[in-house]
Amino acid sequence: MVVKDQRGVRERKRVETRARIADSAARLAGERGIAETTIDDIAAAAGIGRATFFRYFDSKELAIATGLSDVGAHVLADVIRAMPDGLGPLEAIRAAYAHLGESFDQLRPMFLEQAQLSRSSSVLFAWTLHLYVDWETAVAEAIAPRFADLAADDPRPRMAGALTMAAARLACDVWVADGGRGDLPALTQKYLSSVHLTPGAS
Amino acid sequence: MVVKDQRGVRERKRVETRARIADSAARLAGERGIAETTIDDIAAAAGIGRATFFRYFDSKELAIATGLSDVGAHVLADVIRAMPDGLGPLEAIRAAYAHLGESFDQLRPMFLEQAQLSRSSSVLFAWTLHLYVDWETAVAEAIAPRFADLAADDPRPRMAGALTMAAARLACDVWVADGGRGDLPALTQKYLSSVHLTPGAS
DNA sequence: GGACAAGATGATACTGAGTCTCATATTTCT
DNA sequence: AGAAATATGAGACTCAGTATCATCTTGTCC
Repeated sequence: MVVKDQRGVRERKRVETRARIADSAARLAGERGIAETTIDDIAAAAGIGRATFFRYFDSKELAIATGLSDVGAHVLADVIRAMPDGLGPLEAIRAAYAHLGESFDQLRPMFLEQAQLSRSSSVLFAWTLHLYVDWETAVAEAIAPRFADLAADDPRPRMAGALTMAAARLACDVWVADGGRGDLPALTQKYLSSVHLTPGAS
Repeated sequence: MVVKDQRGVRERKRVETRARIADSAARLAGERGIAETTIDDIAAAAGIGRATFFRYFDSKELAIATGLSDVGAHVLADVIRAMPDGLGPLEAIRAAYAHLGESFDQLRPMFLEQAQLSRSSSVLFAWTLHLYVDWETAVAEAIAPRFADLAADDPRPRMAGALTMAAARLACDVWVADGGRGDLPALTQKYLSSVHLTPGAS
């Protein structure tokens, strides 16, 4: 063999397979619509059996939603982590959005398509909201170190994560309603700026 | 006939039927579990046919989630509206929670059961999150009049609604994880107090 | 008050999601 | 290499969700 990856072939294969399923699901749903995309189609496109699909995702919609949002989801948490140490929690989040906004114009068509698709069916939208909770947690963990005086059960990191995702969702709603013409990053900043954290809250 | 209600018999019947379906769904799901409750069961319990069920709810989980949360959902918006005019937006929300907290001890067992049930299945949790968005909107509309300088596209009411529901959800998570022993209203206040609105944000 | 339009309901049939079981194949450990 | 553990695929099965059509109830117009 060439290189023995971190922890066995199984782990790596699972990650790859999961990504391949999510990508196939999102691509097919984008091409022909959600209702017209069956799990058999997705499984075939991903080169796996139907039963195997359900070992990776609980539902069709979750697979699609994952495929739609893996682009730019946990990415956000990583970008937040990469911001300068001097920045406070919300400052880091705003800076991260500003940073992501720089490359937004190239991603605009894809972003719009994905945002429209995730809002086109209430089932899919429900699962998208479910994913947002995961990102909330990821954001909360990413910014936690930036709180100087952090108690174990401090509500601020989780609330900061929640309002980060709420700002993203609400801004996206407005942006999609406008046909995707406006400036999404700026809109998100606007929503985000309308709230801030209480300094010494316990 | 005795009294001719507002706008016809049809309207009233629809509202009643919808409530009866949601109640039956939540009750059966609570008694025997979500997976063990079929739509045929719910329809039979509500005294309607299977096809009629889908004329009122898009999915089984949505019916259950609606039945679980119609108690205390839009109620919140009404309570907020009933708060004294002098209070600002977040003050009104905090006061509303304080008011609701007074009768919490009687509702505690029911609340816990419903919170646990809605978290017991990821499908149901996803639909519950979907309902939260409706409440966000309801809360946003309820507090909008309390903003003195409100622009048409002001992000603050929606963000206030979002963080209100986020606080409720996150506090409830902690409360359920603790087995429902703690003081949920106080916990919610704590989460809510960790953020506030930026005064003059546009 | 009766006839007609509009909407609500129920029965039935059909597709596809999601679950389960078992036989087979692949990876890991010794 | 061989055994144990785990991943996969195939097939059968239940039930969610959709669509159609006939029947019944409500609202309206004369």
